[in-house]
Amino acid sequence: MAAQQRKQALFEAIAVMGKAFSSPRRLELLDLLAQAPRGVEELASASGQSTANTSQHLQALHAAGMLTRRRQGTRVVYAIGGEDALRLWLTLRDASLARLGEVERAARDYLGEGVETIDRGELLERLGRGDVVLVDVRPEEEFAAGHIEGARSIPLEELEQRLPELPAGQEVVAYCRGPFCAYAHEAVRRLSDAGRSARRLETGWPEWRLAEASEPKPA
Amino acid sequence: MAAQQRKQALFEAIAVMGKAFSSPRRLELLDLLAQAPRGVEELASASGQSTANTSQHLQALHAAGMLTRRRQGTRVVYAIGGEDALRLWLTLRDASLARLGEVERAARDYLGEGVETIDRGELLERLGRGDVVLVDVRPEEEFAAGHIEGARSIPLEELEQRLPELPAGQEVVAYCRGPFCAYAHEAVRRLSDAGRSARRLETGWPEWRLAEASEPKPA
DNA sequence: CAACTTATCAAGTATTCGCTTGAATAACAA
DNA sequence: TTGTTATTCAAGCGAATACTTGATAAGTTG
Repeated sequence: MAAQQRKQALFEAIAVMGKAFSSPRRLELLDLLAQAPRGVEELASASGQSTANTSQHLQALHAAGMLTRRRQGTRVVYAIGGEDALRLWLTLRDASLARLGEVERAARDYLGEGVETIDRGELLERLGRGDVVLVDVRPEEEFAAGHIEGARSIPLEELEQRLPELPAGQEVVAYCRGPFCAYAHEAVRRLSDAGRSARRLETGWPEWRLAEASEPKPA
Repeated sequence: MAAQQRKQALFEAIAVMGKAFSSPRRLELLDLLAQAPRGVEELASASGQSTANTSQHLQALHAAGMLTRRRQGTRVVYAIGGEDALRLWLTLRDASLARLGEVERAARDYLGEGVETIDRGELLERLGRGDVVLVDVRPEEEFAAGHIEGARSIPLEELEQRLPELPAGQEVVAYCRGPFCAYAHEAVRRLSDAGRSARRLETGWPEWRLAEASEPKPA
């Protein structure tokens, strides 16, 4: 029956997007691009793979509709395709954490011991009262590409030297790329070691951005 | 660096779930299971592939955390893993429709000409007023496994014979498995041909169920 | 237990995928 | 134009995947 073939063609078309998520390398690139647009070479070195291979994966993600691409002089800058593309990636990531024990195990292995967290609601409230310092510990370019309003940028590497910048009396909240990113975990550990009271925002910038988009703050 | 390896292990673990969505066959099975739990052989014949192959795909989906499995006598009944598994599939499907022209084209090819639709909000309102007949045109077992409250089951095949059951004065709303399912489209066409005023609910049972879960009706 | 149904496993094969290497292309600058 | 940088293309190879066929296992029924 021809209808059967058309139905299969439909599923094949959808699977093109599904394939985008079937490779760990591609997921890593997607995760990086969820923070900020980047060129091919930057992505290659950030993810530790060859340029050619990175380019191929980026093209696959682009063909799957997950990325946009624009030329900027001699560079080609890739960016995540849009809000729904970002949401899809985060949904997959969260679902895998919830349903696959192996993901949880791998996350614990990578992130080390858990540190105390604070959620979006409480952070907003504390920011309103002004009794908390919010620190973005991602690399500076990612901060520049977008960050939580009211945060200050202190990349993890500079944290120790720049400790004096943080007002002593206040609790520090650190955030980074997301729940699977090691920066904020590490930052909180170092702050605690330095005798500061610190917590980690339980999500990261992409999640915050999506939350803002779905419930714009009543200005 | 060991941290780099642990990070890769994390992405590999997530990609296990991603791989579930990389095969058209698996997506078709997932789509069927979004309607109702089923045994391997039913799924095999519904999707037109061999039993052994179906079993393998189901195991892959199960390993990816997307399905639950239980033995029932000599049969093994698979079901979708839970609400977030369902949401993930629908999110992927909708994102692919929004971002890949090929999906839209394939959908148009399969579904034929568009028919007039009605959305959830309007349907709820009309149901409240009682001036609309809601018809579930999926196979009876799927209706039995769950349906919109207030709907009556008239599988597409029986539609013509059972036309007299539908009160003549009222508009008919048909729904089926979802926006990519041909049943409701076809039902509306046949009803129109029979001189009835009919529309298609723009989504299907799984979407309705999720919408209900996220905003439970104020009883 | 034997016969039967349903599902899974195992082995084989064709295809696709992921990565590498080296060449080709595009944009720009001198 | 020529040289430089950033990216993509093309070919090749080993590994993984999808599907088939036939055997095996689990559960039920007579």
